[in-house]
Formats: sequence, C-alpha cells, structure tokens
Amino acid sequence: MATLRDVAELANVSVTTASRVLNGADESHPVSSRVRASVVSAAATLGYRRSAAGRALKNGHNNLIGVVASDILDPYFAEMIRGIEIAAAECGYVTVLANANRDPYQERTKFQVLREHGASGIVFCGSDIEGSPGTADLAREVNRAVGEGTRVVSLAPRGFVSTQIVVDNEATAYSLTKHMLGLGYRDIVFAGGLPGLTAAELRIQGYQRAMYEFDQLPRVVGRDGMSQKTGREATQQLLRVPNTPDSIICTNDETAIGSLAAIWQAGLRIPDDIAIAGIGGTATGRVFDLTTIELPLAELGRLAVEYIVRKSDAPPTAPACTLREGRTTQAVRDPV
Amino acid sequence: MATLRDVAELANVSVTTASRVLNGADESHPVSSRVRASVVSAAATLGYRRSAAGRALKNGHNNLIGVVASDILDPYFAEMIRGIEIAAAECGYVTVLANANRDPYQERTKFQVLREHGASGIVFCGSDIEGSPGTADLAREVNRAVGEGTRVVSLAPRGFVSTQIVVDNEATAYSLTKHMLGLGYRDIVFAGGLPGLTAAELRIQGYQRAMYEFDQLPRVVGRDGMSQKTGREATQQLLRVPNTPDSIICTNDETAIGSLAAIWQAGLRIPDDIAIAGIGGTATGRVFDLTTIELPLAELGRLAVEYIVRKSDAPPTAPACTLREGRTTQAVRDPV
DNA sequence: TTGTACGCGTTATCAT
DNA sequence: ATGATAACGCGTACAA
Repeated sequence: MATLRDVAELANVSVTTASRVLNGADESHPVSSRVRASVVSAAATLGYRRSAAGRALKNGHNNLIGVVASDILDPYFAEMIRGIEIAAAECGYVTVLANANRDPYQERTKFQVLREHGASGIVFCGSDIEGSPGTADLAREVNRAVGEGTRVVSLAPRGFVSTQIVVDNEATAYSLTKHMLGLGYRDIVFAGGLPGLTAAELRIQGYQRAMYEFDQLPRVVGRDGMSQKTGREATQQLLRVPNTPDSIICTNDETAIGSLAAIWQAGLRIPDDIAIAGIGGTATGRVFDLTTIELPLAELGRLAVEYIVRKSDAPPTAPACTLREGRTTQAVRDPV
Repeated sequence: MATLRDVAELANVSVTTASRVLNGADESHPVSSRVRASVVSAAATLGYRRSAAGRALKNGHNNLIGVVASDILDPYFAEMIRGIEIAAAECGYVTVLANANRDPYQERTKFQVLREHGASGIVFCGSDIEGSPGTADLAREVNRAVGEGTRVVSLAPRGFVSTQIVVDNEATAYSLTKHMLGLGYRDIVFAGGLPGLTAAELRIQGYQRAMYEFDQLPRVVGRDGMSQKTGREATQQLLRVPNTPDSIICTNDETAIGSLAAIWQAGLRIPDDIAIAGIGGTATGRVFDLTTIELPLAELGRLAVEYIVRKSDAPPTAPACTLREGRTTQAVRDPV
C-alpha cells in the first residue's frame, strides 16, 4: 500500500501538504491549485488509500460501528443491520459485524473484540435471556465501555444499562390481540418464544393482558424458539389434536411464516379455517400478505447510527408501530 | 481505554514485558510467574484491551476480513456471510460488512473502504452484471489490491480476475431441469433472473440446454429480479393467462417462495396442480419442503476465510451440490 | 502557502 | 529474565 509519504515524495511536497490535499476539509489551510493537482495525480498513479490504522491511532477514534447480532439469518435482525449499514455508510462509517448465534458468551467476546478495534459505537441487535450465565460479565464490560465514551445502543430490551431504542413489545402484542378479538376471533393461541427472552416474554404478556380483558383463556405453545421451524412445528402440533384454535398470533413474522407452511401443507385454508398474524413487518411477511404489526426495523438501525455519530444528541425514541391488515385474517361473521 | 503503558506502570514493569505477558505466545521470552501475575492483575483492574489500531500499524496487517455483499437481506447471501463470520471468528478474525445493494458503484466504494481498513482479505458475495458501468473501475481496484497482497475471493461468478470459489450454476440448473423432466414434467417454465447477471444467466442456460435435449421449448419469465416478489408476480402473471405450465423452476429459493405464495393464494394445490423447484437450499426452502438444489453456501464462506487466513494454500474448489427432493414436486403418472 | 517534528499504541530488535 | 528504543502511517501544532 502506498503511504502518504510516497505520495508526497512523488509530488515533491511535504507529507503535511499531501495530507491537507487528500483529507483536508480544512479551509484554514489553502493549497495552491498547482500543488493540489500534482498531489492528486500522484495519489492516483500510486493508488493511494489512507490507512485507517494510522488515522485511528492519531485521532483516538475510528469510523467504525460495531454490531452484535443475535442471528444474521433472521430477517428481523438482518433488516436492522441493513438499516445500520446504510446509515453508517452515509456518515462515512463502516459496519463491523459480529454474529453472536444467540450465545451470551459469544456476545461478550465479540463485544470486546469490537472494542479492541476502536468502534465508536456498538449496537446490539437482539434481546437477552434473563439470568443466563455470562450476562453479568457482559454487563460489566458494557458499563466499562460506556464509562470510557463508547456509545452502546440496544435495539431490543436488555438487562444491562445502555441506551435503548426499543419498540414497546408488550403494547404491540396487546394491540394486535385486541385487533384479532375485534375481528371476532376468540380461541386465539400465541405461538413461539423462549423462556426468559425478554422481548418474547413481553409479547406474551401483552397477548395475555388482552385476552384476560376479554375474558378469554390465553394459551401459549411452541415456546422453544423464534424461527420458522418453531412456527411450523407448533402449528403441526396444534392441528394434530382436538381444540384447533380459530387463529394463531405468532411471536414474530418468521414464526408466522412457518405456521402458514404447516397450515397449507395440511390442506387447510387461510384465513377461513384458521387465521394467522405475526409481529415484525418483514419482506417475507409482505409476500404472503401476512397480517402483522409493522415495526420500523431499519429505522431503528438508522436511529442507532445517528445517536452514535452525532455524539451530543439525547437518545432518540423509537418511532411508532403500525398494524398492517393482510389476507391471513378477516372479519369473522359468526363468533362462536 | 487503558493502554499497554498504563498496565506496565501499574505493574511496575516495562511495556515490553507487559506486551510479552499479554500478547506473547512467544516461548523464546519467558517471564517469571511473579511478574506475569502482577501484569495480568494490573490489566484486569484497568480493563485493558489491546488496541487493534496500534497493532495494525506495527504489524502492517489487520485481522479483518471484509465482505462486500449484494444484499444482506437475501438468505442466499446471509448464509454465506454467516459462514464467513463463524470461520473468521474461529481464526481470530473480525468480519467487516459492506452491503452494496446490488450497485456496482457502491461495490467499488466499499471495496476501497475495506482496503483502507487494512482487511487481510475481501470476499464478494454476489455476482455482477456484465458490462454494467463501474465494472471496469472495480476490476482495476481489485487488480491493484491483489497485486499488493490482499486476497480477494468471489463466491459467485465475476468479471474481474480473482480467486473464485463458485458452484457450477449452469450444471445445477441443468441437472435440476433433467430431474424434473425425469419426473414427467414437460411444460417447465423458468422464472426469475436479471439480464446480464452472470450467475442467473448461467442457470437459464443450464435450463435451456436440458429442455432442448428433451425437445421441449424453454420459456423464461420474470427476468426482472431475484426476489420473492419477483417469483410471486411472475407466477401471478402465469396463472392469469392460458397455457399454465405444469411446473416452474425458479432461479433461486427466494423466487420459489414467492411462487409458492402466489399459487397458494390462487387456491391451487402443490404439486398436484403445479410443481415448483428452486435453487439454493436455504432455511425457508426447507420449511416449505421445497424441491431444490442444495448449495453449500455457508461452506463457501468458510472456504473463503480459510483461503485468506492460510495464505499459502492453493484456492479451494467448491464442494458439490446435491438435489433435495421436497414435496413441491412429485412423479407425474401421465405425462401429457 | 508550505514544511518540520512529535506522538498516538504496539511489537521487534538489540542490549543488559 | 527484563528493559530501552525505534518504527509503523497519520494529523496537527508550530515554525518559516
């Protein structure tokens, strides 16, 4: 890699001048257009690229934004990451991705590595599991980082203290359940989740609150995952026994997609035989015309980046969620 | 951030010693266990983390692997990225993600940024569009980088010269089409693609070759995308006019999922009324029991990382693809 | 308008 | 077994 010095030598100027030409948005140090041109041309012929390492060492900070994602394959998080990456690129920042595979230990390790690389801010995409081992360790690390000026943002509820830009999970599930009840559904089952996973638990609570208000008995199944597979298996289970519900609210769109797959494969019709709703608003949900709560996932990512880059601002609040009525639910004429 | 010097001072040793204790896998420089302990304890109390910037500056290289992805939301690429990230983490490397949004200009810009950050290697996830503007620019940049020792790997066919770890797209589509013909399907339509997108064009060619060999007329629709939306819209179009085919081969699993959505929503049965097959082997495909060619996507990512990290090896070759017979196709008793 | 010189955190080399 | 020092590439305060 050609260095600034190489460029300066080829252009017959000092490194200072070369630096000013190539990086200086600095108006206080004008450079003659002749010198400027020769530096630019030298840089071009040498294929000069500034060294992020040297720059970071000098400035004490890096244009890096770290991401600790629970699962990059889940469109829910992928959408957030995409929002982060786009906003970061617009601000001249680079996104460093670390996939934690839903493992608290990996989260801690990767958080540390991101810090070693001098990330200006670190964003957590994904909730945590209450009381899981390693949680305390992670909390300590996060505290230290925040104390040293690193901006830490969580885009899902988290046990450690950090800036949170989080949708109201309880309220989304509550309002979605109310909506389903309003359509006339009564025997509504909630599918998906993980014991202790905060975001999931909050959604279950919202669902339960709405059901109790309506004097209906809540029923939660498939509390062993947040994936399409979870939705599929939980639904197959439901269809195998009596008491098939009239509708299923899924913990997220992924689970709902799995549920759709199971129902279609069983030869039933949606929404006539059984209705499905999800939470998320991901692209696959739209393709299936899924009734869901649209969460501003990419927007959350963008807000996180803005909070990190414009260091003075107060933490932003998450924008509102909106219900999207698809074709996997309908008004029920004859509530049982 | 506490520096090595801080640690050394607290432990009353020189920075050299501190460095040796904290980073030295160096057996040739033993350290007394007493000193070692005091350094370790000092580092712990200060929360010392080594600086990647300083280290990169000194070593001249970074433990970074850059990824230029066409679309992180596409599970096809997300799976590759996941493979990269896991393998990289195992080798002590960090993954830097750049999403190019299928734009050649963004690819070039982000490639350069990745180089600025001293990435040891850069992986391209996604094919390119032949003759698109910016392609030549990118090729020049890549050449320069390779000449300077950066390892560049493409996990899809690419116009520029680089190490390629690529599945045989023509062959996969050919063998899948042969399989469908063998099942008894005759009026097989191919859906999806983008004009000039090399990987997509190769799949179309493989499909056409198989059809011609069987004296069947190939028919390609929806050549305006690679997404679920593409598959859905192309299929809706097909169902709207006469000459409904007996089966659809989709350019990838995503397109196939969209196709499934359209067919189910139209009230038709799969595979009885119409059969669907995809290419990819992604998780969503499995949930829908999609007949597909399983490509070793995560494995490609892993191979790319190994090639980058173990700098001496010859470029690895892509592992084989395997047909997975799902429930979206079946043997046809009565070929028309 | 342009140049000189220093220091950021780390490690390799050489010295003790 | 431990320490002093130089150098990596960059940006900037200061000098000219």
